[in-house]
Amino acid sequence: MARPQTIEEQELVGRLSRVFRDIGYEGASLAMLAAATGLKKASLYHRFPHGKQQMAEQVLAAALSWYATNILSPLAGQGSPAERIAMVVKNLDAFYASGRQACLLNMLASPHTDNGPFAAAIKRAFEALIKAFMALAREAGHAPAESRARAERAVMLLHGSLVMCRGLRSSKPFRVFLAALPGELLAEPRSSRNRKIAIGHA
Amino acid sequence: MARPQTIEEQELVGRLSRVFRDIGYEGASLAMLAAATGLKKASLYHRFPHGKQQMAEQVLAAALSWYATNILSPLAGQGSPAERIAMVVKNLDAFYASGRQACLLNMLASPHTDNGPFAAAIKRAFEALIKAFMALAREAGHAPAESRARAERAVMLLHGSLVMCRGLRSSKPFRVFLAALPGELLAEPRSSRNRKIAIGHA
DNA sequence: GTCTATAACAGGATAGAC
DNA sequence: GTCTATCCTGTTATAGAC
Repeated sequence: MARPQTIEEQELVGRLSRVFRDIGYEGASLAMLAAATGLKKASLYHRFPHGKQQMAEQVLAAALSWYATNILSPLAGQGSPAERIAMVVKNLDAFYASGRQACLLNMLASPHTDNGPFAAAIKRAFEALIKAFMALAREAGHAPAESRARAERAVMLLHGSLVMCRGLRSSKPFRVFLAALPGELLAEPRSSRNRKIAIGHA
Repeated sequence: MARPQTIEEQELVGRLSRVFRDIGYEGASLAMLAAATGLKKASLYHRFPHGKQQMAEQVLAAALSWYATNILSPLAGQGSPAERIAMVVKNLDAFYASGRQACLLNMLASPHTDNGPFAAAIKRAFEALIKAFMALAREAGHAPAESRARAERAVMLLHGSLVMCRGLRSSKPFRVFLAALPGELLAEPRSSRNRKIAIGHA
């Protein structure tokens, strides 16, 4: 083409994602989004004719796509449950930048609280992750109800750890979560799980 | 006085709290805050000369005060650990309206991400809750490191469950959390904890 | 495709009457 | 203490040159 895009779609959406994840949908102004991408406001509108909402929608779609490829797919893929969860831990660590990046599902949940433009996609994303975790727990030999409970718990810990990371301005909670995740989903109920710190104390 | 306040301080802050918890600091406009309280914008400025930020600060202060009285104090109070945690579960259920109300620590964490006007208070609040949970676990006989791990985990589950409640538009995750909390802090590591659903399956 | 410039509007905040 | 009316800034969004 005559005038090539000065920034690739992927990189563009990635930069936008960063802003939304840092300060949320409402907090992100076009001025910030423009600064973060290096494009002027009018250029952003050229790429996203429906404005900020469309930007957030595409950011969310890209994140969900990445999640499907790098989290959900490995969970359902080849190898032993332990191998798969190890891969997923690695990818979660990358996705959330070791706890320094918040989750879009949390940062985009506020707009209008109910029935906002992202509510349906967010709900589906939670359900998909729970389902994938549950399937893994099932494979590891847990009963259906137990597997679902473990999956929901794992998702709670994931999001809770990210909230704590922001509140405490530390990445420790997320690292603790990642270390605990395999045990949460796979370990036998009566084992000590992954409380390795406490071994020898109890 | 000649002209009595048309709305009491407590009720006023409560209404404001509702808005901030529903749509976050950035998302809450003065128009909404005025509508929610029944006061006009100028009247809000009479009560809160420093505007929206002061409103959020007082809302946060009131919440922290309530928390100190109804959560932290009972955790350190009289009675057996089991009795205390039961009281705390009851009060958490009230505070978060059974999962329908989000946590201010999450909804106010975004502004400027780092070193925002609420960052310090939020950090202290997280630390105080962890500390109080940890003390209870200690009393229940757990070693220091184990107690701290359990406390952090409980806080993760709390906030994660609230995020999930918003995302799934269901109060179930929070109810699951409340049911699990006593076991998280008190139960023996090798027990089945509070996975009551799975009893008999494993 | 990207830019400068600007329109149209909403948000936070004040002044001053009652 | 509360109100109506207004100000000013920042925000979303568009027009049109290059």
